[in-house]
Amino acid sequence: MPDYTQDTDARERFLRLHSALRERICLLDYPPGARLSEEVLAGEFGTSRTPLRRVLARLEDEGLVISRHGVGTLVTDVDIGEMARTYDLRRELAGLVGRLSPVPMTDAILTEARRFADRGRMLQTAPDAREFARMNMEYFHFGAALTTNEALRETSERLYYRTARIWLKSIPRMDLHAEVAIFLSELDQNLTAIENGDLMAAALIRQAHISMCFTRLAGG
Amino acid sequence: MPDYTQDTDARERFLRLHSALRERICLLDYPPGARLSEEVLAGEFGTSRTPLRRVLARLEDEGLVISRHGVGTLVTDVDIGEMARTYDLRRELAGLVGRLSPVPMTDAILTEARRFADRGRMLQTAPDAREFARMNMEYFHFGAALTTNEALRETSERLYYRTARIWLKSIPRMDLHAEVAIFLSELDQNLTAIENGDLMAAALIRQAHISMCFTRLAGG
DNA sequence: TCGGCTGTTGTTGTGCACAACATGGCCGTG
DNA sequence: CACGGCCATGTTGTGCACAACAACAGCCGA
Repeated sequence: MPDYTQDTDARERFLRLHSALRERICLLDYPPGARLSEEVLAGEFGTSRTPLRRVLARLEDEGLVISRHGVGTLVTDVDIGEMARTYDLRRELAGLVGRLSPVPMTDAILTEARRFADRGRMLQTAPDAREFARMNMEYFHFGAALTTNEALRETSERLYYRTARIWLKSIPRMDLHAEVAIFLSELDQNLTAIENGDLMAAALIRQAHISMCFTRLAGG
Repeated sequence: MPDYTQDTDARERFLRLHSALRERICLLDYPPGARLSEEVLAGEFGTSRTPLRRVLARLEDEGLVISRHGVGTLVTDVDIGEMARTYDLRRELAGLVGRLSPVPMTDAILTEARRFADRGRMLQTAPDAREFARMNMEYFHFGAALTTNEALRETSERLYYRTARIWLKSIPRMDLHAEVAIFLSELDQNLTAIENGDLMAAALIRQAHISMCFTRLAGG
């Protein structure tokens, strides 16, 4: 059976541009309301508008931007109510990672969990919102990779990137040091669960922290 | 606040074409492996390739087709293992509809549930696979509309259309009359729950039937 | 001074021509 | 006859020119 998911040049570029723009939006390099110029971006990435427009179309499907004829492609802002409901779903999905087709426990997982805990401690010595956000993103991917259920992974990712901005945007209004400390404790609890070989417990811990994270967001 | 979700001409056409092609794929008018010609489809819908390509790009993101340079745009086939995992997730999401931001009970919902039960009885008198599939599709949308959680609705829909084909494809290998009878009993049970004003029970019933549906698919 | 009109500018949407690519048939050669 | 190279054909991907559209500044008239 041929591999239909092969990375042709075009597909590779598409994924690269998509990933790059998504990260810029979620790290607030392009804050909500910012206008993305197709021509400028095409120039930056060395292509014409055509391939770039496909990337923007996907970002629009994902709810990160919206294109308006004659106006521009604007980074969306997020409604707090919709964000609350999205967090509700993210919380449930995080729990499902531990129950639906979990991956078997391996040393590689343990190593990675240890590395996250170590990096968390590094972060605590020099807290930085942007680095925090980036590490949170990597930690999310670590958690999503603990299920072999493709649909669950894909859905979790979609929703994560949809809420990531609200989280980073709220950091200035909150206590960065305290948030880093909470994140570090999550990484440590996660490591403990994984050291016990209990991936389901690890999923429950991530679930609990997603829940608490939004509680702090809404309250702050 | 302006309404950014306005239906401009281009967006309206996009949604129309997307919906049309998705339905053709899920009703097996375009069976797995079929080649969709951009030029032919563009001609049929009276546009150029450009807007149509955006529709195909979205269908590719949704996993319903795959475009290969120099070959064509092919309708995907589905792996049974991945389908099993997708059904796992669909089952869980169906239950969440009853717990996350359910809509308040209204007479309109009751009326619609009654109508589905009646239509189910009509279908039983003259079983037809295609009509069966179409009604199942409408019933799915009815169920998804019972939550106000946009992310949950959107995700459920995405996964539904990803599995709908496998279901219809298996119908010939199964007993159509028996399947219609089972579907009718689901509609009746759903109606009973809704008559009691218990939308959560209705969600649990739909959840149970999604679970049983895949069990029959895998066993048959 | 205010309101409306209009031209200008910049943006996204569309259509088209061509490039890049895969496939199958054909032909020549061993 | 088998096989390998080559070309013809049809497909998707790209770049570009222009259409459609929205916003804004400037101007004119009341």
